[in-house]
Amino acid sequence: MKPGHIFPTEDCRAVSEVLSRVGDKWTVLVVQYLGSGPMRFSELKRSIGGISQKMLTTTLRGLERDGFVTRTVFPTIPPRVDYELTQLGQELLTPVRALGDWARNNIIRIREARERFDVTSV
Amino acid sequence: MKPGHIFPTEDCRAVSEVLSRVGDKWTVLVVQYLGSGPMRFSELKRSIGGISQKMLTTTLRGLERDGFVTRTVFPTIPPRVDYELTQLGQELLTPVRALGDWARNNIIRIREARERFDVTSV
DNA sequence: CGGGATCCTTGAAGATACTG
DNA sequence: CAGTATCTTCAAGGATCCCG
Repeated sequence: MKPGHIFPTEDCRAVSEVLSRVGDKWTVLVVQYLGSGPMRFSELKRSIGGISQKMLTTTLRGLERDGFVTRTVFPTIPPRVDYELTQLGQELLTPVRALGDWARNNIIRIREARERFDVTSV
Repeated sequence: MKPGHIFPTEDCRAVSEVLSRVGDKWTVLVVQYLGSGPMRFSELKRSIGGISQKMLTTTLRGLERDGFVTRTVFPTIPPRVDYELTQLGQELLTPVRALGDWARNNIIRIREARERFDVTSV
């Protein structure tokens, strides 16, 4: 891969597509929670905390569409729906966790840089 | 790290902070381009293509604030400004590239899943 | 050339209410 | 319980003009 010509437009779109899913507000959180096993809707909602049911639904639909999670409906009363990572979803977890680890390890440096910047530019 | 209790709220915020920067529309692209060496404003703009100067400015300011790039002004006429990755920026490149590689390697599986989903749910 | 300032459009996200 | 439907808000992003 020669410098100055990273990835033209084909791979570029691919990265953008994945990134626009991964980069949204809740996806990573949901994937991380599902990383430890299947969970039902309300369980996810309670675990995540600040999320509205609409956003959780939307996020899960997106993940399902992209093949990252499966949705299993139990036709009981009251209804019950389980969400579980697919193989693809599990594999996604690897680079996502790498980024998450990096974030945790470097957040202090970022915050310091931010403080410096904000002070200087006043 | 015990399952069901991934990362409470402290690390969670850290990840969110980094992710909200990494996850925005242009940041990753800019970082990737700067990965092959310093570039000036107009050079970045031309390379990236679809970006407006406002968004490039905004993105670069954000990256500068977080300590990922440095901004060097040459007081010439016409003015010239170079942007370059800092050490922190270079380190960020590692997990970002991992995610980018994963995206390129799996985009087909995602697109297939998407087609299946869209067909089925009609 | 490298922006700053402004206006405008859109879509993401939240709140609320209702349903099988 | 697990959604769907609707309305509203708000900020990201784009277009345009101007300036040192």
